[in-house]
Amino acid sequence: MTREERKIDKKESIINSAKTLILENGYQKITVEDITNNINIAKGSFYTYFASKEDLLNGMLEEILKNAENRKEEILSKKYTLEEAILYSVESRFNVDENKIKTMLIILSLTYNFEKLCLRTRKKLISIRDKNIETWLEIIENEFGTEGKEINEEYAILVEEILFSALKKNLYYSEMEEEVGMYTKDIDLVYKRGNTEKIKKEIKFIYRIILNILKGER
Amino acid sequence: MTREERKIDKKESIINSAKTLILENGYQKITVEDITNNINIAKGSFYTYFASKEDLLNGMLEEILKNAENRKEEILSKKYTLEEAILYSVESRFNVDENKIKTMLIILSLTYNFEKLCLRTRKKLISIRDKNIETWLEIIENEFGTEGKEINEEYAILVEEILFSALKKNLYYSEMEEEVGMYTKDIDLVYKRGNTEKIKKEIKFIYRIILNILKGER
Amino acid sequence: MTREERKIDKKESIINSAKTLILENGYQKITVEDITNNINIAKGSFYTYFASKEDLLNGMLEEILKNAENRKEEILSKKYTLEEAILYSVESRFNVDENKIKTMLIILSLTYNFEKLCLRTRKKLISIRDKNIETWLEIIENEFGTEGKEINEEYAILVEEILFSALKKNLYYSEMEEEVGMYTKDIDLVYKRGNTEKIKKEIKFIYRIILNILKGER
Amino acid sequence: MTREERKIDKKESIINSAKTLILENGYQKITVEDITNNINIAKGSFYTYFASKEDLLNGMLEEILKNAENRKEEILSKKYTLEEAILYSVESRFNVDENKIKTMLIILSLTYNFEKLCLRTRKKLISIRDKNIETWLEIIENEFGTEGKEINEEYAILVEEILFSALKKNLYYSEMEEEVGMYTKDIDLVYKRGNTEKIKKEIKFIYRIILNILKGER
DNA sequence: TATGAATGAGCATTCATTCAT
DNA sequence: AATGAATGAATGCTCATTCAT
Repeated sequence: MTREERKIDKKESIINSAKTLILENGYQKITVEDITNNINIAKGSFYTYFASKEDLLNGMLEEILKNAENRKEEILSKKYTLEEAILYSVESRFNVDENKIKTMLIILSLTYNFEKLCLRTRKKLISIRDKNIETWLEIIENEFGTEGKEINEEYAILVEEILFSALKKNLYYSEMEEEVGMYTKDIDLVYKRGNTEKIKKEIKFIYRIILNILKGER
Repeated sequence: MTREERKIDKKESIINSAKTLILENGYQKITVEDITNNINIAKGSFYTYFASKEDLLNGMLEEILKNAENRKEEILSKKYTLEEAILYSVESRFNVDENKIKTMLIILSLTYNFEKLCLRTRKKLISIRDKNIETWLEIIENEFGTEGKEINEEYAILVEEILFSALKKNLYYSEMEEEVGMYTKDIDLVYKRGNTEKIKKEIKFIYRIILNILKGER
Repeated sequence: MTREERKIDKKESIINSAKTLILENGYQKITVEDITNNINIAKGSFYTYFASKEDLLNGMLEEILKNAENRKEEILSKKYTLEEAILYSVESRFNVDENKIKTMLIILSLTYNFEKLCLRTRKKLISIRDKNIETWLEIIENEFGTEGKEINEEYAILVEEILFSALKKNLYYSEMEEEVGMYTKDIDLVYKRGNTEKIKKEIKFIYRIILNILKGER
Repeated sequence: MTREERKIDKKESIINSAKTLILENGYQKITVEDITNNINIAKGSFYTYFASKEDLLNGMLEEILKNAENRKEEILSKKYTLEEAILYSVESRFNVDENKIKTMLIILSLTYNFEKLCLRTRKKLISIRDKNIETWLEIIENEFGTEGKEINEEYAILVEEILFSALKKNLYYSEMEEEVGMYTKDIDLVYKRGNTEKIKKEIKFIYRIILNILKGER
């Protein structure tokens, strides 16, 4: 392993430590010291790898953003009909694995601390959402053409919003009384929720809603 | 003015001071001292009126919650058809005045600091959103009957989510590069946006979308 | 009831309120507001009757001091032999009623906050202890004559210290794990402890010890 | 000096700073900032060494407790007769050096703020007293056997109480009018008092009293 | 006399970041 | 590169006392 590789490795391990802690306690509560203690390095070492605490978020979101880009390309590379594209998109968002769940919960935690974040981080966070919207935009343009850019974008945003809100409601919200409005910390629970009959129906429901909206008269 | 009236008055003035500062800087940044300095009273005096900083939020949200309740009753008291009810609801949410704008911006700021809030405040915040959802639920039940409670609720949530997201997008988001994802601090700007042709079209668009969703096959 | 009498009455009621609260929570924790709330008068009214919070203690201790003086005179007025005087003194201190218990617990609480008290209060507190020592001194002088003032005083202090410490140990200490070293808040418990066989033995034990000390060679 | 050694050193210096300030002003009045200012470090640095203000007390009392334990072992290791053991114990307690004086004055200050202390600190403080009582208990058991545990313990407590009270009276109380009931801040004065003829007599007096008590009929 | 609003000094603790070793 | 000690600004809350009404 070269020096450079080791550096990347360490960076990765710091990011993972932070992810774990955000999932457990929310971004609001974690400190640089928590992150370093968690992997038995010194507090000061953090700054060898990241310029600041917010820079860490950047690293984290960079990774997440790349995944979002990949997903976008993957969907668009297939020559789906509109129906197929919608169904596939909805399914792939509801079809969670450990990594997707963690990613989503981190984004949700950051969103619940949005005002605290610095510009750069906020931009990254918005980019990730935009990536999903762009995907919808292309799906829409594939079907209806690239005219009416603005109206198409509006539809794209609307659709993403509907899907995102359905995801939060059905998979991520905590049901504990003392965590009203918060997201669950139980990754396994999310996973289980993702594999129920209820979710299969929900997927169809959202699919129909979206299709209905996109195919409705304009 | 009796002592009691003056007390209520002062309480109101502290709330207003806090509102102003939240609108200017976001909840994240304001301190008790900021709030009291702003109206030239001593820091300690704050605690004559509120048990804690979060108690202030409670007072604020209490007021907002009551407004939401009133709006709900108002809408439901009229014997609207489905179409009328939707149109009226959408219009009344887009039809902003200074007070509505401030209220919304405060809610948005708090939502962007959700993890920081204590349980009680989070509950209040959720209640306000729930109040809007309940309104939609009754509109839906008026049209389709009270059977299928769960599915009706799902529609209600969906509709509120669509409307809320449209409101944020069209009225409240800042367009300044350095405020990506943030909401504007310019109340007047929101007011102006609310009175453009674009918004009138948007209202119709949202109206059609909602109607389409609710009237679509189930 | 004359104006003057009403004033004294109110003063008394404030003192009682304070006593109750000290017994419940310790002097450390009670505030002027607690005291006034407890008897439904305004915070400011407190200062109509007492110059300061510490002045209240003074009033309280004044009362207690008078009781101590009375007890002293009572004991000395009887023409007791040494043995009788010791026995009577010890018994009368162990023979608790509600008022004695409260008095003692208040003194103990104040002692546990001694550094916080102002000079005047500290002096009063010391005077009360001195009153007991003086009683012993006279008992001793009745038996052994007034020569050797200093040595007699030393004995008096010693005897009072022994008795006081026995009282604390046998009647007043809390036995709860989380109140190590603290005194109980349960007046009834003290009362019960005072009426056990164990205490009767303890009284004899202390009596013998004191007699032994005083009658031993000098 | 290694980093670790320097850390211990600094910790020690903070403790010393606190000790000095407690001796000068009493525990009641010192703040974390006082402690750090006194040795020219930043307020925040305090928390590098101690988790909280009370944790500092813990560190201090830990040290004192260890000394008490050592003294206990030392006394018991010698094969003293009862008379020798009592004499040695009394003498060693009256035989003060700077360190012993400081320790005692700190304990006395803390006792005068007992209600303010947290459970953990109170427990420590009680442990220190208990250590002395245990020493007496073993001395007593060495002479009279281990039967009658309870009565032996009662004697041990009594003896410690007598000795402790004599120490306070003869060495530690301030004689200044405005410090009634308080302990002196003048360490040198205590030292001087410890080396007077009066104290030698006092030691004999206390010795005789204790011997008398322990050897008296049971 | 009674009220209770107003005052403001006082304080423990947190934590991102720096920097000497 | 790694360490971890040092920094110091930042902040919510308490409470005895005053004073205008």
